Amino acid sequence: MTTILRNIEKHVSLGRSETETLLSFFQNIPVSKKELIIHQGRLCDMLFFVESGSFRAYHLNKDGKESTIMFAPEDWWVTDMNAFLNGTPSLLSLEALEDSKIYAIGRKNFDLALDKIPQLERFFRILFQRAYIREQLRVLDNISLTTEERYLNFISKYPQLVQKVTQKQIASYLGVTPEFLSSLKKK
Amino acid sequence: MTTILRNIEKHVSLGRSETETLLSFFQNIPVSKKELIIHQGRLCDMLFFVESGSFRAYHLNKDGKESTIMFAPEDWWVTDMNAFLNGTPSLLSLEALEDSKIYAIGRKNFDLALDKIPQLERFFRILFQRAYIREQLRVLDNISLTTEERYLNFISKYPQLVQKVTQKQIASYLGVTPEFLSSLKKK
DNA sequence: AGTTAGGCTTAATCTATCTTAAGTTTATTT
DNA sequence: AAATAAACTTAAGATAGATTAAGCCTAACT
Repeated sequence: MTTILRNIEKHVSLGRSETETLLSFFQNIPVSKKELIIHQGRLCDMLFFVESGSFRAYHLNKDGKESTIMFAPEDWWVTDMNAFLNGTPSLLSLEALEDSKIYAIGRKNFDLALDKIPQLERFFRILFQRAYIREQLRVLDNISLTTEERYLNFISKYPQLVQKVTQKQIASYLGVTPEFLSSLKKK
Repeated sequence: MTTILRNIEKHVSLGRSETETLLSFFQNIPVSKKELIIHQGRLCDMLFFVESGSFRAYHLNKDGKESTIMFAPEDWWVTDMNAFLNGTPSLLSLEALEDSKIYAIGRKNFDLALDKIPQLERFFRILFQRAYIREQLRVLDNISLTTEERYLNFISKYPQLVQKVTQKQIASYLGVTPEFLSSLKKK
């Protein structure tokens, strides 16, 4: 069974014909390391599922400062949800951290799939509910913890990721400079 | 029509019998200013809809430092979603900023309602999708903007709220001390 | 294999923000 | 209306974090 079906069937079950319908909406795409699948400033009408590999979403501000918004490991759904939903230019770029494989579905097919396969409403309801909780906990982290606490949280929460990403990227996820993170680690 | 139905029908439409079923799951509760409807550390198995008035959700850390996680104005859905969904102790307290009226639904009835009224899956899918986007944009704000920029964003984004809340509460929403916010404003 | 770019470290200096504490104003309670 | 508590302001001194710049190390490119 494909990884994407296994992911969906964690929360809802689909019949055979629904399965086929669903898969017909997705394209399977290989992505090589450092390739961007979302470009900041452009429109983004694709939702992605990471079959293998991993990604990093970041934002560049006017001064060229880079902020990492999220990491997307294997078995993860990812896009610039704001751009995807509202049709506004993307605030993020999404870059492959390694050679990866993704499934992609366009906005129109996404809406179609939700109409044709009612269980998907529940699936994505649960997915977004959890995503919301995760982001809200991160906001709480950001405003209530010290940088040191947040760094320790990060490495204990995402030990696999720590192998794949640079310290500069972790710093930009925490919202501090790489120099400062480096000096924190010395302690 | 009740405010709660008007809110739901922004995104999905319900039949007469579904409407009745749905409303039977909710209790309408008056809440007086400063009353807590969620207590940090206790379980939270209720989801609320703010019919009138407004609320503030905050977290107290071990040192007694208070962090404001969110404000919930009229026509807003609110709870400690993490506690509600996972059955863990609440990380937040939810306090009425003024005399208010809410609709409340328990976790069991929430699940029942989703089973009996399939349109609700879509409704909450959209609700959580937007909530996720909102929180993600706030994370981006937190890690990429200066405090001054975030303060200006806040007052331009929530001008009505600025009337109802203290500066101390805005400071704790931004993650800075009230003294620092005060000195920022002088400029 | 040699070269180059980028990542990591360290340290000095500068700026943002916190802490403490006092004084003042505004809101709440009696 | 008086009394009390809480919010807001101001300022001095302390700490967290940014900036700049140099040197070193590792990974990517030819």
